[in-house]
Amino acid sequence: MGEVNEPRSECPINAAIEAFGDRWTLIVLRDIVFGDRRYFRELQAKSIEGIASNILADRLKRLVRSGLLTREDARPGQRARYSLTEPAIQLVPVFAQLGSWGLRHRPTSSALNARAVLLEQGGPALWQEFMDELRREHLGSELPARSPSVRERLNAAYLAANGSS
Amino acid sequence: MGEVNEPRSECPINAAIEAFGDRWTLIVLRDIVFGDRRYFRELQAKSIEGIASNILADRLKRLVRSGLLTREDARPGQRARYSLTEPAIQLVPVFAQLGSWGLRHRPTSSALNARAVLLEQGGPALWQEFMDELRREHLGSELPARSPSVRERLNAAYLAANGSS
DNA sequence: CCTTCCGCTTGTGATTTGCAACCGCTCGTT
DNA sequence: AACGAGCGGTTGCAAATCACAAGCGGAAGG
Repeated sequence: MGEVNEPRSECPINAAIEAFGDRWTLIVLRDIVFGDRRYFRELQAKSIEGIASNILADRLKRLVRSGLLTREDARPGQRARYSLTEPAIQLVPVFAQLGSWGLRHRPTSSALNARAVLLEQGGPALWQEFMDELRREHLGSELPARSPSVRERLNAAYLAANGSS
Repeated sequence: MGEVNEPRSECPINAAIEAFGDRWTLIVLRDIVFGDRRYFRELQAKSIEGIASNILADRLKRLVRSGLLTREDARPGQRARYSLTEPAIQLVPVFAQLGSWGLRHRPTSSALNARAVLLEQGGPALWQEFMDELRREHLGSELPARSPSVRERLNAAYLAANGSS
């Protein structure tokens, strides 16, 4: 529970691994970023990998403590909403590279691939646009919104691939 | 030991996490890619994070089984050399993004940062050059070599940052 | 009051980790 | 032939972590 562990090394790659290098943390963040899930039950019930509630609770706590998420508090029994912080939003390029790699080197479903393909084709420009979108939704930034949103486009790609299969 | 586990989902990001999403696998690959270590004892003794020999043995086995490394066999008692495969070489952009993120959002040492900074500044062009270099060293590809090598430059940046601190 | 939904917590056993010691093999030296 | 150093690991054990299922107290609606 209480791990104020000093890092194993001061290498930036190791720092990233210590922040989200386990089997669940990035999955949770992925669902918030791409799946637009912001509530506990939503994250648990819609999880395609089937995360257990205690693991989810633990990861959310750690992510809040490590500054990757904020929890907009609600009294017990109320819906508590989680929001991405700027460091978490800046994981978009990491997700894009992970998706590209998985796409190319592992067997994956064509429907779920569609998003990774689009994110790869869009390149850094699309990533930036998506990050601005996330800043608007999660940080309440006042940047002008574009239409259609990147997430709408990513979901459209997924649905198109899903429908045609 | 015997995990022929089917994947939790067919999502490309999840596939990447299942391949190297734990606290040690990427560390081992990082030391092979950037530290030019190719032998068991070398990987264990020079590890700044201090990996244990049983964990290292397990990860090397898994990486060979999953097609990210090859082991050039030697008779027992002989040095066995590990080489990167093409999928592992294509992790360079992933490492670059992880390094950039860790650099920006976690406390890290300026000396170890130097490599991540250079890799970031060089961008995709430098990543490609580095990947070609790795193909030459690990796959025996016949591409012409450039001088100085990317690794030499990365190490020079590290030493410069280390000397000045 | 009763049901439903909310974010979790609490067991329980199985798996994985970290640590240290040890092993069988080969090679170069004496 | 004997030795020591170096090679890639294995083994045993305790501690931490994980996965699965069930349950819990508060709040809101009927």
